[in-house]
Amino acid sequence: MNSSQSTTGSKKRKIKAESDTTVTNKNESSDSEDDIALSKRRKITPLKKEDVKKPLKKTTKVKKEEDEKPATKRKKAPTKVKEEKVSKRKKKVEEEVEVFRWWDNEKEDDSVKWTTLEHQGPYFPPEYVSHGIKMKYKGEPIDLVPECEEIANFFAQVIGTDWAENPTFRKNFFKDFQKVLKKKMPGCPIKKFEDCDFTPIAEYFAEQKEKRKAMTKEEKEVIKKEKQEIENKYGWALLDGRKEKVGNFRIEPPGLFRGRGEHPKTGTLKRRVYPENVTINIGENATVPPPPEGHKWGKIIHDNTVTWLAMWKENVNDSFKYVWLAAGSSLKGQSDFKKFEKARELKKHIDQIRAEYTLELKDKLMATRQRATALYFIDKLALRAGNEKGDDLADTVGCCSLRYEHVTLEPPNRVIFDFLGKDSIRYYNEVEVSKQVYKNIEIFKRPPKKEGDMLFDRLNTTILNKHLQKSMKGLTAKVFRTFNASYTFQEELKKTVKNSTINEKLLAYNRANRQVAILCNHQRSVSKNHSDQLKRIQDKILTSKYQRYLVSKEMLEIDPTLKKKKPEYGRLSRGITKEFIKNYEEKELEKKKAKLEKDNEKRKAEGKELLTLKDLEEKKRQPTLERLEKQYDTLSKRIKAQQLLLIDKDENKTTALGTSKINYIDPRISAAWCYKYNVPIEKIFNKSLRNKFKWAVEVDENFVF
DNA sequence: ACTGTAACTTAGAAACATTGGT
DNA sequence: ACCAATGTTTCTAAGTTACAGT
Repeated sequence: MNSSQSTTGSKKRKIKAESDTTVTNKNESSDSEDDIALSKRRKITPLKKEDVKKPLKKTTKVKKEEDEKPATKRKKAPTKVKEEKVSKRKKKVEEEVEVFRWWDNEKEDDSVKWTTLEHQGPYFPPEYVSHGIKMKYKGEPIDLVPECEEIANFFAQVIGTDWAENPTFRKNFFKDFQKVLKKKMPGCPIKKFEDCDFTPIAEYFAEQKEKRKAMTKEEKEVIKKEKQEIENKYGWALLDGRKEKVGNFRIEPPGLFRGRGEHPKTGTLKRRVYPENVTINIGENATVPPPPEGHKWGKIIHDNTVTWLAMWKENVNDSFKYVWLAAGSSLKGQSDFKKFEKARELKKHIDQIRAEYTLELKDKLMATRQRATALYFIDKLALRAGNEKGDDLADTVGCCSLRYEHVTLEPPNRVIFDFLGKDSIRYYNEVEVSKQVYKNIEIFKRPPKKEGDMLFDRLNTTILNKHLQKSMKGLTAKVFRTFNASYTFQEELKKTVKNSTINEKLLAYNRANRQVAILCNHQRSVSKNHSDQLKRIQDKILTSKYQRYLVSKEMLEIDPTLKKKKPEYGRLSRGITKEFIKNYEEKELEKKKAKLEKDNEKRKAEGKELLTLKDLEEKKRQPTLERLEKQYDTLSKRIKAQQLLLIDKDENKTTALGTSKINYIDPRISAAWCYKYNVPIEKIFNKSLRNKFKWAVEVDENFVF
């Protein structure tokens, strides 16, 4: 499924060798900016504990940010329907919205998450409506009852994608399809997947899609309005009397499970969820939302030690699904804040921890040695903890669950990691490690250990985390990822040049972001036309190279002795084929002709005589060596720039910056950077990130992670 | 220690919306 | 003005961790 993995995954990344085990105290270098005039500083309320003692006001009334849509969009409303809607929306925007400033007043104990809680329950997808389009079996149209037709639809929707070709997906789908057929349509002739033809349904869906695309503005408006109404109703909860946004209030619709990687259950039917399957969690005195007609809630509870509003059990993997508040809510914000504070606390202990595990790498107890080695990787490479998984899940690993075959040794001290991690994303990394670590891996891989065996057979995440708690309260393996990501980011940001332009600063910001994303191995699949884009740039590079070659040849014509000093002159680069040259010359000729025509038109108007290509050739003045050298130089520079762009583009195409920005990098680092370098926060945090991080943007420019 | 349950964060893909270059 | 590139939001899968029970 992850086609991107297998093909392009082998980018080599190197991390610095042993030198950085000698832990330098880079933490306290709080190079503050004393040289900024106070007037220039942004006035902000610093987030310091001493200042936190103003508990009088818990909430502040503020005007909600104006709707950021450009006004032009609104003016375009040609119909009455829209006019009306626009004015309504405006009114809503101008309403005063309460912002709960929980960060002014930290709570120590957060085991109780709320005292009152009201909400509308989850929103259920509409019941299935039959379309009556018949799939074919052995070429014959087949009548299906709605329950079966719906499942046939699920497969039809997948036709044309990789899923439809995936054998496991097909097998699991057909098994479940048959189960339902047998129950709902006894005696149904459908027996073999290969004889099924879902294309009539697929074609029907394609038509529907076209129709939807061709809808008029008015029709689209109506749909949008309906959607908005659902959001208005189900999208909000009242938590301790405050209006807070609900995240995923929609019950997941039925469909075929799309597991990632080689998931054994991919294609399995994910059944429709009914109110009877759902537990509602709500305040004791709150009105329980009415379940859809003719249904009852599975259970109603009033547990204020948890944050979910509704819960159900899903049938494919037997796991729970929850309805939670949105990322910008106070509950999520508070736990985010706690997460980063914990990571910052690790900073105080990290030297000690590193010293300890470095010692323990040589411990005579194998279990201790393994623990130390695993911790070394978690710390240095930001690997995930790596819980053991059942064989009804995709075979992926993290640090503790690494197996023999995932790690190879290359003398004298290189370790090569190659395994599938979370979401079956490939982790490939060549790392130089300390002699001791290298030796340890050698020992852990010693026969009779073989492929399929655990590398750390005396270790699991529970043992590791238990041990970590001894160094710091609440410390677990995942804190290292947060810590190292945020810390790396802060260090990388120091490369920002003070007096550069905003764009250059943003480039520095994104570079730092990318370093973190690379550290955490955050990848994204390469877009379909990515190779086209690269080819275009590569073509430009080749063109420049060929031009440079032509220039160098001219130089050699003037002074053949140059060849001795500059052997690269007159040498064609690899990749420049005869075809390429032919192509290039043709294009050049075209260009010349076009230009000539244009010039001649002008000349005609001015009454001058017309020119031919030959005339141009003769008119060209003889270049000097000096001039040619300059040209050669310019071209070389251009080639370099283009090659950089190529690398940049390629790396960005496979690296996803969002995940680290959202989950790993302490937003206060970003905010402080903005203030320090005078970059508007909107340039780095979009609307939803500003909302998610509203607790963080109030730091001052001297914030140090 | 081992297993299963529960609750939460983290993750990439896909759908959808906006922007900006020709 | 069009449409491809890019950015944002939604969706839900896949992790981590704590903890209860055995």
